[in-house]
Amino acid sequence: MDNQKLAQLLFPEVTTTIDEVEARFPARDLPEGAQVTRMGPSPTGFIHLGNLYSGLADERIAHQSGGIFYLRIEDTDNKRKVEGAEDIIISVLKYFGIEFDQGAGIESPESDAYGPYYQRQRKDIYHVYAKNLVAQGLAYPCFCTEEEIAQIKEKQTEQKVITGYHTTWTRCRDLTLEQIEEKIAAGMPYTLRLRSQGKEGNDIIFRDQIRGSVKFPENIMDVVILKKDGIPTYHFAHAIDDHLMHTTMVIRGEEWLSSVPTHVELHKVLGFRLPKYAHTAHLMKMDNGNKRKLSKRKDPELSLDYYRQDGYHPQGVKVYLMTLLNSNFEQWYDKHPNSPIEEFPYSVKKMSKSGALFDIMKLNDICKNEFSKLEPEDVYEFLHTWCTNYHPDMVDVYFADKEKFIKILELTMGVHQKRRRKDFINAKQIMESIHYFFDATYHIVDEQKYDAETVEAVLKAYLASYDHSADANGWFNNIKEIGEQFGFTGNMREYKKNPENFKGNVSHIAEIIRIATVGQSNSPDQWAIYHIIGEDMMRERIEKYLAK
RNA sequence: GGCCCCUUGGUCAAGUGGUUCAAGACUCCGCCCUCUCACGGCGGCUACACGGGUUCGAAUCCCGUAGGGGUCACCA
Repeated sequence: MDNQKLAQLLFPEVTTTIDEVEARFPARDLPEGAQVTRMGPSPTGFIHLGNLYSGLADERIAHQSGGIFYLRIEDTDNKRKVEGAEDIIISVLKYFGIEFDQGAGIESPESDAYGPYYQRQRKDIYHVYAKNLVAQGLAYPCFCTEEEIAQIKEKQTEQKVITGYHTTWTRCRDLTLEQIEEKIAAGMPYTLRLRSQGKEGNDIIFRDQIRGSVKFPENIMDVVILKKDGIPTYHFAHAIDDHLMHTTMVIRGEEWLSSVPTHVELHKVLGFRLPKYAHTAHLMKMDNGNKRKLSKRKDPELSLDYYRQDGYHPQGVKVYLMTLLNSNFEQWYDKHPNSPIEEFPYSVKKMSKSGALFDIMKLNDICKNEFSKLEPEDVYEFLHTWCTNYHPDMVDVYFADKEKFIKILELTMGVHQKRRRKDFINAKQIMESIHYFFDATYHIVDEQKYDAETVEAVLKAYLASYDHSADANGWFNNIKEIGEQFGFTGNMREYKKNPENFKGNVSHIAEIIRIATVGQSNSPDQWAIYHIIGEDMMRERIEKYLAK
């Protein structure tokens, strides 16, 4: 077989040489040890927690080493294509504080140097290498139909041999030039397959950055490298792109681990140096007592939009992901609570090998801490933006009076206390928790624990004796006095010793009033609340409460 | 089913042969502080999957077993 002739037959339009292509993508001018990483999503526009998780790892490794982090759109499967997906990806990642240096949709002077960053636009590049492989007898056209492939698999399953298009099971591997010419002339579609040089029984040792050395059987599959439309498969595109774009470390999910042998052979056959690989563990979820990989379909919480919608602060999500990503991050962060994440010495070796269960409680806890570090002004801006995007109809209700809102935040965040309160999780929850500051959202949550008669008498006494000009102490003393009138003691120590001697204590009086004014049995300091909502609103709520 | 990965408390995890009869964080429970809540403080429950080795000594090394996960496409 004349391989040169076959190559010419298959790729008549390719006139560029490999040397010419290589010359277009010179080595990057980076300091010693700098890592080049990339994110290569398919353009479905759906970006999930797992993407952020590995994206964060990519970003840290690149930037910590003074390298480059770029975005490449892997659109070799046109069935998945969604318009404008790269904008979504870029904006979502940006929301979480992860920014690309170069790549698809990124404007930078050097950004185009290694492009195009859409694989479909690199078809001619892949064809140069494909032609070259054919010319060396390392690839061949395959005319098998899906049915034929299925038949082969069926027989292999029956005979209990390794399934797939390999060794003696191949049908098109040894076609003559004449046969190929004939089929092409007849208009038969074909894929291009690798002529695997692997031998059954041989092993390869592969060193993963996270998992250490892994032993695999050598690849023997004649994998498809170009689909019948001439677009490369992931494997082929990966080898060529990461070579030309000079990626130094490929960080990807562990579902790719088993295709490492294929990639090893592809790199070998193409004469490329293998990049470093880091296969990350999946984020898992508990489902019916079993751990399982978070799935796009079943788990809405996988979508990053989900967190944006609920108004999770990006910093909280990022910190949580970092604790999962690097086992020693949490302790470092404890010691340096106010240092930027970027200062943490990130290490690939510290990445977990086993899949972590996604823990919303832990996320929430971290978010509470993050919010407690912010200033009311920052929280105000954050909430305002969130509300504008997700609840535009509520913007006027909440943000008409900025001064009032800041006061609410100061109180609910406890900025004037010795220690901050920590009960803000996300924007949605914050807004719900401050409902009672606004008539439009105020509603009764808790029931009174005392009988209607007592409640009424206490509230009336409260209204009669309330003095808006009193300070916090004065207010509380008044509550105590009211309590004494009805047999509720102000002496907590006495009460604890002999609760049966009293109808209740002052905290019960406070609770009765609290429920009538804010609708629930817990809240920050009542006096402070009344000085935000004003005497009129407070009195009005009690009146209405009594009327019921 | 073949191949590969993983396995310390409910969860995330420290730990790489001996000051660990196993850190820390989250959750849960109790107590303290306290007008409620939150914060904070103190304390508690709960773990090296199992079985064999190697060794003076193993969570740490080896071999099996079990369980979980991934992958076996002209999808990435």
